Amino acid sequence: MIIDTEILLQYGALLKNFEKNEAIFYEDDIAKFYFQIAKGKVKMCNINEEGKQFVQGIFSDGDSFGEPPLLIQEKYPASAIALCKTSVYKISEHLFYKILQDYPHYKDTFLKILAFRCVQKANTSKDIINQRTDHRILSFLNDFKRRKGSTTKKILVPYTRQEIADFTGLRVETVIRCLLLLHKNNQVQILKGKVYY
Amino acid sequence: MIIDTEILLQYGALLKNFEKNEAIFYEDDIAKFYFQIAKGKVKMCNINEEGKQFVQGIFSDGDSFGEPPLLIQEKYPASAIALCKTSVYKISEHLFYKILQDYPHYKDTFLKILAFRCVQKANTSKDIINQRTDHRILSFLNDFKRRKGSTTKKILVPYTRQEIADFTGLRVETVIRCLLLLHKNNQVQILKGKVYY
DNA sequence: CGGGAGATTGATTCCAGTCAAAGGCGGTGG
DNA sequence: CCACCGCCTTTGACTGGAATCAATCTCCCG
Repeated sequence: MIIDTEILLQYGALLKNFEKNEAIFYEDDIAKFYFQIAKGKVKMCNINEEGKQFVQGIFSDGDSFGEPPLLIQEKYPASAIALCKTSVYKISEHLFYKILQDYPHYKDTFLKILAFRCVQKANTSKDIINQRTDHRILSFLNDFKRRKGSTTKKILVPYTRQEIADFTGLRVETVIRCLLLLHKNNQVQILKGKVYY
Repeated sequence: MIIDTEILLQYGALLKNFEKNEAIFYEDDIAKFYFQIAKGKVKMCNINEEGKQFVQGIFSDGDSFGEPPLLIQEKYPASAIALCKTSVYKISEHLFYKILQDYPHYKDTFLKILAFRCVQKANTSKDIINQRTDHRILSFLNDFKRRKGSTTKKILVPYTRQEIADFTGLRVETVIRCLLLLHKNNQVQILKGKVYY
């Protein structure tokens, strides 16, 4: 949890509920609120004219999202969509700044969060541009595994091929063919269609 | 200028000089210092096995760079290379934190800087993944123009085709052919090989 | 004038995207 | 228990566009 729930409520945050696939905000909206997930999952993603999707990130219980545009009065670079029933604390820009002022240690927290996002995004760009297809998928898998903390054993990857495609900016068929190669190459396991890494 | 020069020196910053093309740090180095440019230009870039380069960003007089990994004790996601003779203030992590502590308003500054970088990088990823080649180049040109502030008239783009290629993750020949199309299409001007946008 | 870096052009290759058609798998309801 | 349906996965054939390779060409500068 980034900002303490008590504090958020005390400063007037509202708890809003979203259904699966409901949008919390859209790309190009002007950022006016601070959001923090009480419970659920949210993806930030772009969808272009041809309907192709690119997932910038996934956020879960306790995470905040969409702060960067808020801090610089900018438009959202991506839309936020609930991945399941999700409840979110929402508080206006003005009150968010008031919290930062009254509890300055949160500034340190956000510095770290933003720093982490920058590094992560720099790595993503690098992987997407410079590497071959299999590298893209492998670095996605590595990211996932790192988030899980497990580094030793092969673990089940709980994503559909389509989802992996959305994360890596590739197409389903490409992901399938590439995973098959990686499997033959012993870099991933595939059992009954489930991917283990 | 991000942090006042007086303060940097007072806390023991050193002024280091770098020649054109000299590296200030390398990808995967652990971040141990805060850097701020006194005078010059620095690019942050990745170079992969095949020698293909990707430029993550360019920094000039007064800018700081490489802070995100410093703030979270991480490895640099890219190398920093001087683009010309450049002098840089360098100060250790520990002293940098001391400055932040003693002058907390700099935390606000860095929050904004990091937020800006996040938004910028999110937009870059989006453009690279979702858009066609000409969009990539156009959004690079737009970025450049926005940095310059000029929005009205066509201005000279001071980059070689190779540099544009490095920024957009494309190949020289692709950039050349695409610029030609954009020219025919009246989206850019080309005079004596110089690009105006 | 000569040399070199950058720009350009054409021919070819390669690989991800696209399209279309099956193939499995799980869940539901009769 | 089986039939059916919908979602995901898989496969094959084809396409298109960027990368690659290999020559020039141009312009600038000493």
